[in-house]
Amino acid sequence: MKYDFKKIEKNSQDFWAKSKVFETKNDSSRKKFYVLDMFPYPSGDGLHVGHIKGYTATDIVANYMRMKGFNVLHPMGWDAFGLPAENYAIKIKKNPKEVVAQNIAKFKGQLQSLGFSYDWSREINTTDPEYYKWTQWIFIKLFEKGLAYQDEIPINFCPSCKTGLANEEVQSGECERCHTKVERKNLKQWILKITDYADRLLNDLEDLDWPEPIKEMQKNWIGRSEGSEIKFQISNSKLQIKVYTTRADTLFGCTWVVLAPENDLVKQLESKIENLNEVKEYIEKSKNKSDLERTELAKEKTGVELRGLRAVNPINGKEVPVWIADYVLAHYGTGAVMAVPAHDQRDFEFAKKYNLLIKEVVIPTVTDPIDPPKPDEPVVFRNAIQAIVINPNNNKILTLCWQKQPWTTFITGGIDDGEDATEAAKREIYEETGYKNLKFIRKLGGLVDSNFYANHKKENRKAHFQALVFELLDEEKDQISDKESAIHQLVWKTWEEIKNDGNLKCSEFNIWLDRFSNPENAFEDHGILINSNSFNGSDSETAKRKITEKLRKSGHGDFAINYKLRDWVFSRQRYWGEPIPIVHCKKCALRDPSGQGVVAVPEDQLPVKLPEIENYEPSGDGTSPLSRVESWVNTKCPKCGSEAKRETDTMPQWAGSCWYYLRFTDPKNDNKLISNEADKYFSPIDLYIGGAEHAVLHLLYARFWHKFLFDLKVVNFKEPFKKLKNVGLILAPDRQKMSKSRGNVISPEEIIGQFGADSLRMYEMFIGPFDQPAVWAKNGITGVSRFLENVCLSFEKNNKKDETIGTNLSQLINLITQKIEKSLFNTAVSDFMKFAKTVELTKMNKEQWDVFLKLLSPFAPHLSEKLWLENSNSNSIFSSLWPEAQNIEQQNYNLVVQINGKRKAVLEINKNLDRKEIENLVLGQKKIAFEVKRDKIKKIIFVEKKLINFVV
RNA sequence: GGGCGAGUGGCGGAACUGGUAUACGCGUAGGUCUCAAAAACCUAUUCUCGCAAGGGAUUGUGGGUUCGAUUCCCACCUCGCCCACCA
Repeated sequence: MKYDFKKIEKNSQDFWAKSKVFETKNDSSRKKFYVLDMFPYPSGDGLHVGHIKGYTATDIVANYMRMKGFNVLHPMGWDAFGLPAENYAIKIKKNPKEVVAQNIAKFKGQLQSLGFSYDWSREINTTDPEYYKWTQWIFIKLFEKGLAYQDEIPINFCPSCKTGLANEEVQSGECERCHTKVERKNLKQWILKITDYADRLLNDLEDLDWPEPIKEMQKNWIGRSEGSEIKFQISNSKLQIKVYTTRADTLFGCTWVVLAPENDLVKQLESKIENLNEVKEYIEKSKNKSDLERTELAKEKTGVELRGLRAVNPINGKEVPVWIADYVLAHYGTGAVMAVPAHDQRDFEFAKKYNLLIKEVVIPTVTDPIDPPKPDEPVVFRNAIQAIVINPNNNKILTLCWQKQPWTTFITGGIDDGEDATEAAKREIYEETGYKNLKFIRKLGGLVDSNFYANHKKENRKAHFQALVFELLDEEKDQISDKESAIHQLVWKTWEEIKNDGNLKCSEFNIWLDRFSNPENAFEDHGILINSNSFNGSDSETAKRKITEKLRKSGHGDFAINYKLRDWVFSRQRYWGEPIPIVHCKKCALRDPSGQGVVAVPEDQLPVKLPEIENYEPSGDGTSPLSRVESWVNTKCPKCGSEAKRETDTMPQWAGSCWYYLRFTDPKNDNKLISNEADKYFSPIDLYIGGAEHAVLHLLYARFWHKFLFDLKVVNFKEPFKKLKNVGLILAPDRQKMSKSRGNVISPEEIIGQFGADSLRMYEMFIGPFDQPAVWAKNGITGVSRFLENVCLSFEKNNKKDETIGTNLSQLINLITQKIEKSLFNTAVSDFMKFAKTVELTKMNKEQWDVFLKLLSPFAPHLSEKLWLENSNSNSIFSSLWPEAQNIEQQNYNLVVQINGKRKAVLEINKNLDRKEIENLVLGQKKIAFEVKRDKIKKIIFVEKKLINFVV
């Protein structure tokens, strides 16, 4: 008898189909468990071994929960609208409908060959009119609530797919599907107001049991930002420029304001702009740039000043110039920013290029860690300098090594009245060193606020230091006074040597070094304010609040919140999607111009079926292929009955997957999307498994629709997916993603033919930690295959009772149970292997085999079912109950003996011995006694039932 | 540039909450069986010194906390993923 997996698989699968063990009833008297895979897109290539990893995990959980007594909902369906099927259909000149039907048949066959326990009676398909009728229904509800609107805006357009894209579908400036660079195009689009849900989408993340990185990605994508909106009055005009900023504390440093080229204000101000031609030319140029071009060419910022215009900074009444520049995004905030070049890198670069004023208003603050200010001493303020004198011959820097104190410093001194910083520095250098010939190189950024206690004067000092860099031209110097030379010695050192100088007394050092190495950086951190009138001395956080409050009082600003999230561009100019159920009626438009003649198709006329047409290739001119189907486009207005035209754009691929998980709870309902009872019983999803690539696509869109349906009271829970787990990718043996074009795809058929479905399932789990990527190793599967064969053959040999098996089996029950609960499938498989290694399977009796097979059944269902039935059971193993472990206490345990934390021995200890007895026993061991003399023991660390450590 | 995560044998990886590092599997070597080979089974397998008994080193690198660190803290290096002019 050998392990004939082909026969076993067929028998088990036939048995399950006949006995219908995997069909789920809406039986609300039982505890439910809803475990779901992200349903696949049935492409022409079929499934590869990478897809199966997630499905195997959900199947293990489904089987396990079933045996735990839950009414498990574990369904499967097809997300079949969208580009891949359509493109493939165009290529092979067939209708997408036919192609999809073929692909689904292939996928379904593959899934069934793996013995997955899906309830196929609930199978759904997003391209089925009975399904998309409800997708359209949701759209109409969105429209009725004002959450679906039309607008002509510049959108991302993929020239290869010939359709508009949502923001989420653009990745680093490329189309998510085909990686073509996207273009900007002005198109009249249907847009969904997902931004209305931004705060709820963000806040409700908190309660979800999702992987932190996914939550983090959604948070970043939604991008909540707290700041202030500030109004700059335009001189000699009633108009104002509103800017959004998170750095109201830098308002005094604003030296110009910038509008996005698309900002409407530009048009309104045209009459005042002196260089209108230049401005128009610039606007025209930036219009044609894609977002990618705008950002990629970011190294060189461009802009044009609006000559003749000035804006008034509301905090100090100063007039500043107004610019337009395409580094300002029209769609974020107010489409205008205040430029603070001293404290914003982008503004800084812009100022350098166009020679604009840079005004410093925030400076970093440091406190001397060795001599911090003393609370009861007076504070004396000084403006001061530090001179960094470099010898260009060896790049060493002059430091002062103090005689009476263990200090190394730069040349330091106060600025006297009437002196500027450079003069003060030159004077100090001369006084302290005698060097006469120095070349001033540059100031090292702006000031630094420095706080310390001056021991020799018994006072606290608050100094604003300016660092200045000089080069020594020659060695010529005058003799300095004896008094001066007695204070310190001159020592030349490299930056590295100064950094590692243990006596360095310069809390500003890291700032100087950073500014020396990166001279072209604005100071963007928080700090304390200078040059800001009454706000001088406050810290950034406080200043943000106080400045905004002051503006609010004068009506020039207020606190504001912004989101990065943009509304969802929902139109696609392609054939293979749900038609948007809207009719455009000219007559209705005349009667009610505000409604623009946009009429929703009434519920009883749904679905608006996709017409079957010959030629469905995309046109690329921004219109959908449907617009060519006159017989379909021309219709009667459902409102007034006059001639009208259908909307020809279709919905994006994500529409169907936004609510499919709901339909599984009530898949055949003709009257409603789902019944309230079905939702109440099965929702929310207890475990959802899929790839991390949907973090800001499907998972965000679905949450949005779900919340909308919650508001409509169609669903009862505010979040659809209670617990989410990500499945790590399986890479081909060449460490690349598996894809047909790379020719590295490994198909399940290939593996099943050679090793069987159970081996494939177990290897998928054994390959590594579930959520991490793994590389498919051709030989890896032989280990699990040998294990299953061993199980099969051991069963055939006869049963004798072995007393030790009971304990081990009980341990195995605990291990497997915990590991399924925690998704540690890889070590669950190794636990089975370990068990088979320590226990002679042939010696297990009938009851022990029953238990063992139950544990194995979620992983290797075919073999387990077959042996279960052969072990004199008549019903499916999956209708049996999961085994409970009995606690069998061991008489002895292993104690680790360490000397100074190093393992020296492992002893078997009776559980009844107490600490003293154990110590004596251990020290009685020859080997230990040889190394540990009783009188030399400093300490004994004792960890109950685990370890004893002698410190000698 | 910002955020998140990860570095353990020849390879995939294991190690609970700070307590025997290298489980389990693959591969490799030797052996059993065989006329022979394959398969299967048995033994060995982190590195290093040693004939051996036994010793030493080791979880990316360097430091710290601790009786004891793969695990905690700090700095650095490398790789991966996501976002990227969001004011």
